[in-house]
Amino acid sequence: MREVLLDIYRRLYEAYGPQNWWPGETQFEVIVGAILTQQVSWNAVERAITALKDNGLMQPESLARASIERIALLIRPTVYYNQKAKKLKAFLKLLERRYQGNLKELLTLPLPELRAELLSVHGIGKETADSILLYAAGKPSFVVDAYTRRILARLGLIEGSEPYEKIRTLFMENLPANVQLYNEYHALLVRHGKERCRKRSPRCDSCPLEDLCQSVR
DNA sequence: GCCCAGGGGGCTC
DNA sequence: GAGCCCCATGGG
Repeated sequence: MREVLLDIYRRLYEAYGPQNWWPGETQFEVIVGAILTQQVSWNAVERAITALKDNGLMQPESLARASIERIALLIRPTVYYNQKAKKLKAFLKLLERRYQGNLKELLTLPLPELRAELLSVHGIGKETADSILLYAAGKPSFVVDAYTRRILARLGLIEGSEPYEKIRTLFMENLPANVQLYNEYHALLVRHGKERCRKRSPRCDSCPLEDLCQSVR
């Protein structure tokens, strides 16, 4: 399995090059983006992030003072805007109550402690927690998303419906705990998924993983 | 008009 | 755990 996972990584890297993730200027912006991108295209998230910035709300202090209604209005392109406004507030509440608003203090916790702390927040599930761990805190926590499942399933490496933790463990037990590798690997899977391995319209012509794929259409 | 996009919570069994 | 529903915009 180790060699297969590394082979996939090399092929994707060769095909697409470095992805320079996560798109975001600050750690806080990465966290906000991780919550807003749940089940939504990144294009919509970008508009919401721009709106928050234009209104001076891309800092924990100012966002904590804004009303849920105002936040919801600004992040409307991200679909579940009322839910996500609450989720942002839930994270800010944790930050304020347990870390006095000190984001650095939270993000420098050891990986297992930080993951548990993030998972305790309403609206932060496993994928969002791992995205924050990897891309905001710089810790080697592999991120599993819908593209990861679909691509690995089409390669015949997994069934597809396995629990999140099982797939995360598959990567983490077979790859070195390297932040840059995890960063690039997940970003490449998303790039490949968006561009070549979508749900309805897989473009299998000259796909970098073509000869590994079990479900060529 | 339909499908789907870088999920998560809450509920039932 | 597995299997449902809910959330509720915008682009292809």
